[in-house]
Amino acid sequence: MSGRARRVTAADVAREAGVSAATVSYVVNDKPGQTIPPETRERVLAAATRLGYAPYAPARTLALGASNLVLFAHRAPIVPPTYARYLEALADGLHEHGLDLVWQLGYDPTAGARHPAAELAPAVVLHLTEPDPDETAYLGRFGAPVIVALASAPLPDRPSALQVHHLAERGHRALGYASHPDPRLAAFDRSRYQTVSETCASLGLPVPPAHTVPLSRDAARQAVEDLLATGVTGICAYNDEIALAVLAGLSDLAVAVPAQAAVVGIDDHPLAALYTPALTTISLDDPATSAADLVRRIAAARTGAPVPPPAPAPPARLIPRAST
Amino acid sequence: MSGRARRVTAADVAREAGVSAATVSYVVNDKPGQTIPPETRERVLAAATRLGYAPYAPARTLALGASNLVLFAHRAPIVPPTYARYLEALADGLHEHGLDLVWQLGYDPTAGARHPAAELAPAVVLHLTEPDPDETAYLGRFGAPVIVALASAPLPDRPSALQVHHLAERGHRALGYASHPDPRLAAFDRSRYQTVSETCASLGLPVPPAHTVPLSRDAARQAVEDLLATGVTGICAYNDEIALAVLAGLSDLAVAVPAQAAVVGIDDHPLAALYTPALTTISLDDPATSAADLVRRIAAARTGAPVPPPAPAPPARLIPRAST
DNA sequence: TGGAATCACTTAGGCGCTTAAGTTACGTTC
DNA sequence: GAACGTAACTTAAGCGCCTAAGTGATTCCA
Repeated sequence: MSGRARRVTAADVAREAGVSAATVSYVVNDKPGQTIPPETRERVLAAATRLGYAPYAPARTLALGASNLVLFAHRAPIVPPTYARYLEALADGLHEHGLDLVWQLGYDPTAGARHPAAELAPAVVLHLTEPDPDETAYLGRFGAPVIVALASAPLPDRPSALQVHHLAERGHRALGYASHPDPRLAAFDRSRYQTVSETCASLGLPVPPAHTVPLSRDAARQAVEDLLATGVTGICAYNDEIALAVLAGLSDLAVAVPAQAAVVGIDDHPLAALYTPALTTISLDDPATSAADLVRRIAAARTGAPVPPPAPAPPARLIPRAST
Repeated sequence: MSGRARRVTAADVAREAGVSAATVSYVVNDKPGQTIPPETRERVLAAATRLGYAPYAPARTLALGASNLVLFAHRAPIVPPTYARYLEALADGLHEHGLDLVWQLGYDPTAGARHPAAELAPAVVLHLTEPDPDETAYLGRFGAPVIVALASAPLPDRPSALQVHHLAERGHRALGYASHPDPRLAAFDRSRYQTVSETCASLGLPVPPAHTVPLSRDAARQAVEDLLATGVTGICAYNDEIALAVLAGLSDLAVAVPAQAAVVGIDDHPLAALYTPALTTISLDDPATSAADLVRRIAAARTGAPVPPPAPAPPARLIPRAST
């Protein structure tokens, strides 16, 4: 397949089938209101397959004024497996509306004006969280409605609050917080720490110290040692990955879990259940349900209607296991 | 931002700046060979910013005959974190060539002809492995050169072969293989098992039994029990995730690791080092290096030149840890 | 049996952008 | 001062697709 090959156009198919390009378009798109005898239809379709015709999307988009793309705008090239299930359900749901979900890798909202990402001309832009000013400007350039995927749950339902309540019930009074090292997650991290703090305050517990816990084993041990030095016995981690780093640190420090120290994660990461000791964690909304809700909102947004508000998120759920 | 807003076109900018649309195009694209006095240039640029103009990609693509998109065609919506680093490096490298990396989520090569994915009109399609017939047909519809990302290493360098050699050196003679349950990975899985088999044969070891190991803790215990019942003491896992499931199973069966059974993964998954016992694994090529090589090939392919062969992959590396 | 309705198409823009090929107005050159 | 070159633009065609508005044939109904 040389790059030189001229693309097969509707005109080629038309010539091959002995009709006009308009007829090809009508047949290919199953245009309602057009009367096309089955015989002609067959002839066109056969010619199309014979030539390997596929409509050229940019031309189609130009003519129609809108593409069928939904752009998932997310900076980090990796999401927790929880989101993977979510994205999968989302993609399937969107397909039923003739939409196609696409993830732009490695985008940088601070890059210059002539950003190649504009290439996408999406119908709808999806952002995980409320975008900050930089990102708002960037996403605005697409000229498509921006939908924020994550509903923010009311405070008492927040996963981090559940962590605190659970540890408190287990008798821990001195809690600590383990932060994620990736700066791209800083906004999420701060918000979770704040929830932990506020919940501690509401229960009359001391202000929880926070430490960044790197994902390398040695560095994690050091960070955990520092955290324990503050007298902490219950640790709320940013998510399951960080919680596992904490567990590794505790193991290397020969601290008994959960007897001497307890750890709670967030995400219900599949690997977290496989650890020894298995990690207690908080499971967020069911991916399939929230994906369905998002599909509904996206489909509505595409019609130009105002984006409907998200359905209230189901409450987060505690999954108690051996680490607490 | 209502969906009704008419898009700002080059003609609008032209009117605002008192020039023709052609001039706008020349200015915006910095067309060489055009003499445009700085004053006019400023005027056009100012008008463009004032109106919030951004060229409409589909029209541009249509006129130029090519987009700047590189489509990452991969069915599963999740890749190991190793690939995440790879994709990140890849996206950055492509940006320097004015290309944009995009991952189409939830694509299904067996779906009907009118697949919305055609919407992308990529310049180059990237596939992890040699596509099977279904996929070849599907990818061909894009009319773009298909590049296979992964170089197939010569047999003795393959990661699975390293697993076998390592376990054999540690004195294990009865080896087993732990398969991944996801059918979308079946092709990879078979190929790894075959390498394990062949390497065992070349070392005079018995044919290794294979068992699928689910990622849920209970099911994993059962699968590991079955595997051990065959007399196996060394286990090669499809990847680190599966290896961790095996470790969980061994822990629940109270089998001492590495004294009674040893496990080796593949991928150098960051979480695998955090497990207790830490997982021995095989690290694949350095993401940054192989990404750079791929960028080179993609850039070449876009010019229409034949796709250059991949640079030979650096050999996989054993990372010995506590599980063997 | 003639006018209307229907069938089975075709013609001809237009979507927004790029770019080869003009066009006009100045300076130069000899 | 006629011929020429260059600067600074503009005109117009074309990328491939969609679709409103035709256009001949048939068929239908009174």
